[in-house]
Amino acid sequence: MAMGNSDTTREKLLTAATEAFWEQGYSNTSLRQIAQIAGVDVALVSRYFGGKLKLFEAALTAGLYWPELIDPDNDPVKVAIAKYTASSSEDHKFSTTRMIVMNANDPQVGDMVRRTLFDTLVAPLESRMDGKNAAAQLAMFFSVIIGASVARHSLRMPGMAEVDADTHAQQLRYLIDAALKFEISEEPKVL
Amino acid sequence: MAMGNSDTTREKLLTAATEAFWEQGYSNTSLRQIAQIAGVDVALVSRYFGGKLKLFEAALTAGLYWPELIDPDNDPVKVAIAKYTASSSEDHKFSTTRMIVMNANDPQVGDMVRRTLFDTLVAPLESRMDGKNAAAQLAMFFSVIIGASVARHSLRMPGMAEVDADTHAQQLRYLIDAALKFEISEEPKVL
DNA sequence: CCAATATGTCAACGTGCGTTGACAATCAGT
DNA sequence: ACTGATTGTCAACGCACGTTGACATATTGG
Repeated sequence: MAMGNSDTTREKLLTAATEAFWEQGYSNTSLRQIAQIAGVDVALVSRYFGGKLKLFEAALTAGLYWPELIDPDNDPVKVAIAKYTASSSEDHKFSTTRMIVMNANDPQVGDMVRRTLFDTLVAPLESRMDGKNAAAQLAMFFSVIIGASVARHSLRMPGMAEVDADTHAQQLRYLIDAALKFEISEEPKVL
Repeated sequence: MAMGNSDTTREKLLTAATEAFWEQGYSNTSLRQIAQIAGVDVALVSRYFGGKLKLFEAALTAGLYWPELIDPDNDPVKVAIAKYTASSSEDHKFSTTRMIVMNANDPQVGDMVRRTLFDTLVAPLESRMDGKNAAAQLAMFFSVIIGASVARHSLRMPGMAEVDADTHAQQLRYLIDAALKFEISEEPKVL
């Protein structure tokens, strides 16, 4: 029975949307462009997803779903590192950090991106780390990953952009090691 | 003699443009909004600056001009650190890193932002650092500053967003210290 | 086979955008 | 005071966007 929607068209739209949103951000991507990539009429976005916002939400939750992080057999931090270095090796395309940074400041989807990031990545990781500085270490870990991604891919800074993937991985692991060893000092203020 | 343009209107527009562009990015800021903040007609943007792109360029070069960095009496890295921590203490407003990250991925102004950042900040700093890892250390320094800014302000990550300015400065200096001590290993690969 | 439903096509809508040009008001120099 | 340049106001332009509804086509179930 022909029920509801066509999975293949939905899928084509979702793939095209993910690609476009990841590379250009929410505001700079038009539905007409997504439809053209998917080889489909613009109006079908509204039919299958209910609007641009819902389409973005679908692409976001699909792209941020990393079940390996919740698998109790894996070390979550190691998985996160592997995930990031693997995706960064294909340079610009489908870099999660790039997408997060681009859209976290968008007035229309910023809150959604922050909430989804927290629910699907930060919270699962945090619950499996220990020590009283776990939250700070995790934040600094993300901070390093994000900063390196922006510096290498978005800003193309000399010293980080032109080096090969192995060298960059070395820089990244050095900073990640430092971040995960951070201990807050008890008496920071010198009055 | 009434010559050329009105400096006060130009100034009002430039101030309003900087504020809006810094907080919302190039694409998400409309000239009508800027004109409203400045209390001025929209059409005057084209008259005084020649269009939206030129207005952004003016705001960009004005905002990124940090003469202390070139002053030979100052330690450039220390100045950069002080600059950043000072601006980040007023939270979101006028945070340079935030503005760079938001606009570096914009298809219309990304190249301009990258080039201006390099010419006015990266190149002057790089020329005054030494050691064979200077470029990498500088890139990692920027990477840390940017990552911390995004994690704290844009993503509001627990462990970094809710802490007070002193604690955050401590986290930042810890990572900056690590970045500036980075040395590449000669034989990274283990075949 | 036929009706119902799913799927795709197309044109139009309202909106907001950056930009332009005509026109009014203001001011400086002689 | 008159003249010319400067500064501000206003309406309109063409354009791209997201969204909608009417209509045509294809597919499925009884």
